[in-house]
Amino acid sequence: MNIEIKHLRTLKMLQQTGSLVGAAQRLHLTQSALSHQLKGLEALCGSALFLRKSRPLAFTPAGKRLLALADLVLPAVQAAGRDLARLSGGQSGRLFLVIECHSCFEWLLPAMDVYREAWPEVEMDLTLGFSFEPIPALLRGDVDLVVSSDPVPIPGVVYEPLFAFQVMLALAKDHPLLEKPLIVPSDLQDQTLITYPVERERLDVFKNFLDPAGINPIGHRTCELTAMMLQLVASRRGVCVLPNWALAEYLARDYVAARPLGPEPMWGTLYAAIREDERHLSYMKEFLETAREVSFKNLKGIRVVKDSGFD
Amino acid sequence: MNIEIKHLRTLKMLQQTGSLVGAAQRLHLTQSALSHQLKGLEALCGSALFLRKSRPLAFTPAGKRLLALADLVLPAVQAAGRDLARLSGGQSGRLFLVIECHSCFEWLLPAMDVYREAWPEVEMDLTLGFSFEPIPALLRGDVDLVVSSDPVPIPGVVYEPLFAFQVMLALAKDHPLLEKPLIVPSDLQDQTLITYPVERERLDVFKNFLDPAGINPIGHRTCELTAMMLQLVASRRGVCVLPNWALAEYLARDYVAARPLGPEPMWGTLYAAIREDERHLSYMKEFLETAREVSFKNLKGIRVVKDSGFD
DNA sequence: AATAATCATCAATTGAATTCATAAAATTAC
DNA sequence: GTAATTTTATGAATTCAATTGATGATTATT
Repeated sequence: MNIEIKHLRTLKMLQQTGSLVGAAQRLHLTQSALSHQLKGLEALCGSALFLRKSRPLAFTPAGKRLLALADLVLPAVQAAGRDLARLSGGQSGRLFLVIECHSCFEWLLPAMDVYREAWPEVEMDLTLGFSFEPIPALLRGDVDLVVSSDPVPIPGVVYEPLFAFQVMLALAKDHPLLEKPLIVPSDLQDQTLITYPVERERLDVFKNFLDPAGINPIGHRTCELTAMMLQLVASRRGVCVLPNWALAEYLARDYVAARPLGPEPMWGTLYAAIREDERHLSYMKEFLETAREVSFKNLKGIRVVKDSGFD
Repeated sequence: MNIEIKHLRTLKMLQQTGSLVGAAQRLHLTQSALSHQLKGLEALCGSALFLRKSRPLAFTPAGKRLLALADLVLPAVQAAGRDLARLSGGQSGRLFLVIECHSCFEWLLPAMDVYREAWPEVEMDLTLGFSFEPIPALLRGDVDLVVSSDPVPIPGVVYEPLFAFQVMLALAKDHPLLEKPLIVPSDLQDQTLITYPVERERLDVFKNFLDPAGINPIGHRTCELTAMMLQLVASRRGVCVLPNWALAEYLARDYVAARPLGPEPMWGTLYAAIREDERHLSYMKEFLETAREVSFKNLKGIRVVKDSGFD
């Protein structure tokens, strides 16, 4: 055997995640596979590459040497990959994006910036999906990608998973519900719920949390902007359900508090809905990859999603 | 699948050899394997990488892009490999070499130069094996590597193949034997044969060519230096048997002529005899690899040897 | 035109990488 | 300090991909 790029990817991911399990997840492999792979690599190199008995993992000099190699090689490989994708046609295209929740700006804008560097010829646009039905627009060809956490199976549309996040209830810092470690549906009975202004059927809180339990909050008001929502929450005008990552910066600033939704912790998945026939376009694949990568870099508390959504 | 270093090696070798078969040989793979591998790689890249219908192979822009990547990546990988080998012990050692034929200088000195760059801590020496028995000296530990084309199975000694060469008979430019396309044993009956000054039993000409046919040349004289040998040959004082690569520069200068030994073309193999227990030392493995690489680069008409010699 | 060489392709095989199940070790919580 | 949880290691079975061997097509060479 010989050193391969795969090994460098593993090492690098090991560095980024600080654990075998973490790296395995992000690489879509089992922990066992990585353990075997690293054992083999260490045999090949003739020495240990990292110390297991320390958290986060510490690399030996040999490990560091390989990481240095990875830092040189991996970007070069990626750049070559992009050049190849361009050379083989499909270099220019259109990527009109739609988001349905404002907090997506947080990861989407940086992702678009990174992407634009590598694919300058792709025409990009970003619109909010509040005023129209995004999926029909996608099928019509008005737009090319819809960010959604609600994958309704529709012929001609595939849902590519981006990442998974935990669903949290944002609460004022002195809110009585903070007593509870976990929020169950009945806790919202006597609360005012603040949501984005989309139809009730497309709001996960109702569809997956309240409705199954037959609970209806006493109040409901809508708000377009996440920042505005949280201002309302902070001033005790209501509570709202948001993904953990959208909340992260507000929690860090101690602006509001939050509790996970239960009974068992509730995970949502964000998908990119695209037309099936565009699934294999190189500029499309690259965008999805970039989006995932940038998200994992910028957001705390999100997870890899194993397999693709509904086809 | 993804691009791997293996692919880059293949591409690079393809460039160096100019053909699939050639690259396959040097990589110790079948032509079929390379064909499949390249087909897969092209599918991955989305476009052809080289044009088959031209000799030597011509690379497409995509192929050239990957070659550029290879030129960046492969040296970096090799350097990292050396650093790792050093880190995992065995960084310094001793490498006393013995050669039994002067012409080996041609490839051995450049190989040593390349090697010394990467392994400055390894103590090197080179002696001629005319005045002593090299293999016993190897077993005693007086020397560490003997270059030999005569692999006698001896416990504790392994023969690592370096390359294969064609055995030629050097002849004066107007020699009558030039009429024949191939030299058979009986042709030497009435010739004076010039050899290196080693025991008759260790000379391939006798052992593998003349003795089996029961032929004895009319004359026999020895000579230490290849250049001197060829001077004698040129002045019609005799003929001598040499590997094609040792002859190459003299043939190019039109100083002497040559014919292959037959009936079927005779190939010899050059081995590095080393002690079995040192076979896996990293500085030893690296030396063998360097020697092969430099030889293939500098010598014309040599071949890869599939498998290792006697253990 | 005939011969030799190179390359592509198929089916069969080999071999390596991955998974699954489980044990061992280490970390965290109590 | 013990229990519980998480992380890593390992062995055997499986899966998947790469390699081979045989053969046919194509392209150079004579």
